[in-house]
Amino acid sequence: MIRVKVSNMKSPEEILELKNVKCTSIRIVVLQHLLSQEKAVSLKDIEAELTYTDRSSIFRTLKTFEKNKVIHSIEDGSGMIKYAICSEDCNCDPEDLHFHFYCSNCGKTFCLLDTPIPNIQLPENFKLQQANFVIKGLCNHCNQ
Amino acid sequence: MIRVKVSNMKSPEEILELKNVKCTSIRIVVLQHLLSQEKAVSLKDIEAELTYTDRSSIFRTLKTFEKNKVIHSIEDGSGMIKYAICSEDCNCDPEDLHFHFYCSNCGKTFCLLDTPIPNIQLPENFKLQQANFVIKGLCNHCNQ
DNA sequence: GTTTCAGTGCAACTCGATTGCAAAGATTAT
DNA sequence: ATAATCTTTGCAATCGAGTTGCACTGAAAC
Repeated sequence: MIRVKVSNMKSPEEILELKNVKCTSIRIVVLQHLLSQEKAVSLKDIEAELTYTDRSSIFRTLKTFEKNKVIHSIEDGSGMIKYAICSEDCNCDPEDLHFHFYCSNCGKTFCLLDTPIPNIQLPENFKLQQANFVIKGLCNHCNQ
Repeated sequence: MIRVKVSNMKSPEEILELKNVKCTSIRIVVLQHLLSQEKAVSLKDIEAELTYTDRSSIFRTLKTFEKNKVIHSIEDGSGMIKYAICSEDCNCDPEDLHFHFYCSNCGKTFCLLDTPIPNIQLPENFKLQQANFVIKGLCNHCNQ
């Protein structure tokens, strides 16, 4: 079973305040949408849901969220950047990293919070800042 | 020290024959270029070097190489797909995977052939097909 | 020698990401 | 309260990597 962002039952408003992002209607709606997902979503996904607003507004909202560590972005190889809520104590530091799983059939991207990131031994004098680990395959739903 | 594709001292021609890709001048030149690099390169990089030929021709050459497992592609988060030579016995199977290191300063992408990929425990009924592990940070040259 | 087909070059197109600019809304100073 | 200022939002336009259509070329097959 996948442990999905069991995210703290906080409201969008509380999360935004906690992360020092000013509340606006679009931010609340976008965050609500992200919270309701059990997978990482793309700008296009959100745009399709929130038809009453604009792509660039959602884009800038996501950038703001990312800057303030409300969400993190994942490049899953689908060609589209996906976004998912950071867990409550996430600083987007290497220690907070987790694997992502991209289903090559349905195109969904899951956060694998229960699969630990191993310790990585880098070559001498290399400095780790961030990591992006994407596993591709079939999700439990598509692997029939 | 990074162990770079210590690539078998094979010539481009030999490699192409081995992988069942017909020799053409553009293929030899592109492969030569890839062999001479100690990092993964993008289409744009190659295009800049091989000014006497065309982007789409290089693009199709790379696709042919990838299909025939002469090279593998990496999404390092730079927004551009990078390409690197497969080692001699590479089938691009999960077992052949390795980490890639993307330097956020100079933009180079390295193959970390000496850093082993750990065993990954996926959630039940998830099937691994492929993986893309990119570590971002500073390379030995930029980490001063 | 002619036909056939893979490979190449050019130009055009696709599509996600991003930006410029002006209007709307919120905030601060007067 | 009103004006000045800053932030946010919506629209349209642009960017850039990737990709494709089409015609030409050159090699291989008949």
